[in-house]
Amino acid sequence: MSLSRQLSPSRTRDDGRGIPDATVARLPVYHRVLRTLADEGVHTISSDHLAQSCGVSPAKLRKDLSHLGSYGTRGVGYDVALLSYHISRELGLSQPWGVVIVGVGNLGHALVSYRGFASRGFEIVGLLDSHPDVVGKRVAATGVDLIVQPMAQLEMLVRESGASIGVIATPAEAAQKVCDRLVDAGVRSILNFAPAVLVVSDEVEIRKVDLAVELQILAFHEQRRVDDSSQLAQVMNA
Amino acid sequence: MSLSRQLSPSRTRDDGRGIPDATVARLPVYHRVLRTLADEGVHTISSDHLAQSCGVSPAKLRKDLSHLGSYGTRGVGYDVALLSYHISRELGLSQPWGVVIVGVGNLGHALVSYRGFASRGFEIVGLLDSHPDVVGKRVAATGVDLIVQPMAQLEMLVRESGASIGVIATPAEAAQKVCDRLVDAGVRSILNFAPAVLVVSDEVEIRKVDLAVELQILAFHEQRRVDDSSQLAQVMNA
DNA sequence: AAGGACTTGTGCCTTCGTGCACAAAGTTCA
DNA sequence: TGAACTTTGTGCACGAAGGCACAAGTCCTT
Repeated sequence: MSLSRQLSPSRTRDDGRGIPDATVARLPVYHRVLRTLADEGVHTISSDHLAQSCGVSPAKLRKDLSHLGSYGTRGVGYDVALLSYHISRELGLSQPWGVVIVGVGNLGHALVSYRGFASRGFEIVGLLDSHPDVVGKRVAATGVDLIVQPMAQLEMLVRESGASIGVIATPAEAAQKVCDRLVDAGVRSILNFAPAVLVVSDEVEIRKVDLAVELQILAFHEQRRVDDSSQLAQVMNA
Repeated sequence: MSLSRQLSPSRTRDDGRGIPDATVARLPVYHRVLRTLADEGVHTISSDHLAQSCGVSPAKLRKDLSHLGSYGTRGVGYDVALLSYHISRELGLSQPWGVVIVGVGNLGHALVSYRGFASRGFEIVGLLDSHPDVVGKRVAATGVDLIVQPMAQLEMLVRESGASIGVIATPAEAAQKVCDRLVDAGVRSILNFAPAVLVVSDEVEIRKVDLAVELQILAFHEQRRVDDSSQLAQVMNA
């Protein structure tokens, strides 16, 4: 896509540097499980065993890991610490990322108090909200406490903190405007919790988490299930 | 997979009844956008326009909708109300689904106060927590208030309410045990927010939402971006 | 030192998802 | 009525992802 990727086919691992998206999406899981294993004192693990702990097939796990390089030992398995290090390095977890959260309602609070951030190199560097009742409040994050800033501070906050990731936890109506301001301020990675489709330029990456969507997917399969069993009952009564 | 699907190739739409997973995952978005359009008084919309509002390509949208049947009119477009109805019907949104939420911390609170549930046929029928400070508290949901029940009530609550979907918003350590109890009580669809890999039997469907995973995926691409630009700078200095 | 047991890394094949392009069908206007 | 224009539905081709199976490499035992 970008200019520089075309003119530099020189990266060491994974010839030409293309890790499939599906693999990238699983690496964080492998990483988390490996750290848990390390805490438990496990030093070496086979792909079969690790795959089971991660809920994937062994073949898929091995193929995923092969994209990072050859960090396993045939006949033995993977060194937990080594593999964990290389995954975190590949994911960019070895350097800290500044995160700005916009919208400090219930969800925003939940995000701030989520313990999985700091340990993975994410640092919340700013909280923003538009509601006067919330602005100025002190919120306990992991490590330091933060004070909710008014929306007018957005651009300055992003610029001064050098934040690179923006999280949108506002109502749907406000999401697009917040998104535009984040992008204008220089943010190129956005995690959107608002149930709205955001339009951005190609250079910005957006990931979306929608609670209602997940529930509706579950409902679809649940309905299929009850349809099936009622049909089955009909057949058996016939 | 299941017995009944094999013996009933008689469903009307989508010969043999197989809607691709990728399509199912997008239907909720189409549905939400269509309802917004209906509220704005739009009666008819073309696939091009709807696709743009949903952030997908027109071809993909049309193919997705074709799995439900032919509900568009050539030369005109889709009737917003009709299409919205058929999608909601396919997703099982026309009948109410009972939802039990386990873990009423910050995230649990955010879920309860989320307004997107009731309007899509999801009704929160129970809140559970293990912490004595939380049990017994009244939490304002959409419509009715709910009182947080102790974990011991789980089985009874699921059975009496007939809840079909369970949401796990507990710490990771408790997730597997909660999951097992939900399944034992008869729940077959689970939405898991805890950062843990849950093992269940094949007949149970689990969907997972992991905030840290999403951030790490963003970090990966963000890192690739800065790698590229620093390499580009090197090339330009040479 | 050699053979057997074990485990990784990968080539091949199948399946799934996406995009293009066009025929079929409907509408509007003269 | 008929011709020009619009839009859906879909056949086809291509690329991404997943799974199988095995060669290559490592350790252990005798």
